[in-house]
Amino acid sequence: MEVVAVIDFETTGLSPAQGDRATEVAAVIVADGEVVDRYQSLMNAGVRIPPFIESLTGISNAMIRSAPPVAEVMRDVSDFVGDYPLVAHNAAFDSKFWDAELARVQRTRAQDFVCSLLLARRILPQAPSHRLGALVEYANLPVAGRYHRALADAEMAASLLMYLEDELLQRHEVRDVSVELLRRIQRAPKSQLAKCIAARRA
DNA sequence: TGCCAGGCCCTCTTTAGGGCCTT
Repeated sequence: MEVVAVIDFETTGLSPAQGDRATEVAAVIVADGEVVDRYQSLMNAGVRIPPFIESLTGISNAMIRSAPPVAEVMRDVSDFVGDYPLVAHNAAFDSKFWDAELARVQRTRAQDFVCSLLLARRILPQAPSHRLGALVEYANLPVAGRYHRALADAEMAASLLMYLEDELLQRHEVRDVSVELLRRIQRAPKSQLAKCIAARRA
């Protein structure tokens, strides 16, 4: 598979359209089946973190107050990932915040997202749940740290992506997993999935 | 004051509803 950047945001809520902002971002670069580089930073967007989110993530208002400004962090992380394809677990969520926070620093995203949640639903339909933590447990992947912290979640999403790649190579005998194939799989209706995978068999 | 997301996907579907995921 090509080099990709797996990202994860912690935020004050679920929707930038409702005023929610990013509080932490992490990105890990995956190349040749391993994580080869990492970026992580808290960020101060000048907003208050609700108590529920403080206890969910462990990221407190005090931690954010001393964090670098959100604009500086977004420029840094955007430079860090460059134009590598982006991957996130439930990319619909992270892409919204990525786009919204980049727009505030007059930048736009150049690349598409791959979604490890959509991929897992198709490649591991038998998993009891497709939450990131449940998939880590199901696939016996290493727990990289505290759930709902950006770097730990990005590392575990990267492990999951590599596991899904391996499932395609080993169990489905796909000859070569490309980002383009992952995009096809995540878009494929259930009725087309087998055909989509079979077309890439060795 | 009260309310507050949205895309995907299944099904007892498509003139809809509700669960799953993300924080």
